[in-house]
Amino acid sequence: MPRPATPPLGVLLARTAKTAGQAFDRALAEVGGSQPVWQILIALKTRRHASQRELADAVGIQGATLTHHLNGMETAGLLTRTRDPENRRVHQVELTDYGERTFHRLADAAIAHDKRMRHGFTDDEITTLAALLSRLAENVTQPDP
Amino acid sequence: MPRPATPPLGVLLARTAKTAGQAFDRALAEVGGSQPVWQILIALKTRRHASQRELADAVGIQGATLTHHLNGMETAGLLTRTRDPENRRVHQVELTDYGERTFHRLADAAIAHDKRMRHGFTDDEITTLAALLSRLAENVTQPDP
DNA sequence: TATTGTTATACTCTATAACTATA
DNA sequence: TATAGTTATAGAGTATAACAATA
Repeated sequence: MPRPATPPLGVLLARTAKTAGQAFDRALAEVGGSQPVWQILIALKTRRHASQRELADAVGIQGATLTHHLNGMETAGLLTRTRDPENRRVHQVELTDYGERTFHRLADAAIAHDKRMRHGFTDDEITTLAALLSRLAENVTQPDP
Repeated sequence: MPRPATPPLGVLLARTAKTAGQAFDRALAEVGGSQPVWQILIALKTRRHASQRELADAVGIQGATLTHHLNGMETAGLLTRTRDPENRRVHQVELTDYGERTFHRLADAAIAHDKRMRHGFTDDEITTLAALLSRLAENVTQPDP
């Protein structure tokens, strides 16, 4: 008898992520945000980064890609970039008040989005899902053995 | 006592999906594929679609976006488009032999990728994860109540 | 008029390579 | 020379709007 088609996890994950990602995009767009901007804001609020390179790593993008987003965010008035007097090669990125307010606005949208996604899930299920996703990410991140 | 910070599921999912998606991209690229092409091939192999519109829906993209990919796939020799004699507005999309072979090549890569992702997971865990992801996607797909 | 699909155009995210400025 | 960051350029994926063909 044919084995019940093991659901291709990659396909399922890709599909779920796409659906959820698009919904998240819409949620953020409604309050004037986007996923990269949100990720960068989180990284900036979470902890101080020694350099933009480090910030780019935290967000998971290349330096040039980060520059691209920082340009947009600076133009939008979310942040300022100033050279570090100690080492003028390094640029210090700082959120403006407007950047702070934007962070909170996006955070509210993200929380609402999360709440919607969690609907009908128990705390245990959330914990399980989070743990499984983390392990899955590790499997894919680790250099092949 | 402070509740242990509930991990923002959206962020975790987005991050995992990005990581896994990029890894999947690389795996498919190594054999000359991409995620949209792979999704379209799956949709074509899985069942007959009445129209490109239906095919686009199955893949989760707009009609014009599908046309864009079909153009590339036709140029690459993966498929042919011919008008349905019954209703000449409708285009019949059919895989060529090369398209079939490409499907199998990408399938092998996708299976290998899946195997890698599943590493260390029990069957039960996979089942659980798949079920949770499905429910999560539903929450996000359903029009707000 | 309605439906199916294509073309034209543009936007976002991403990347690599070459460059500038500092050290 | 090496490091931090930017600029220039390009490519992939997606979308909307206008259009052509067919019914």
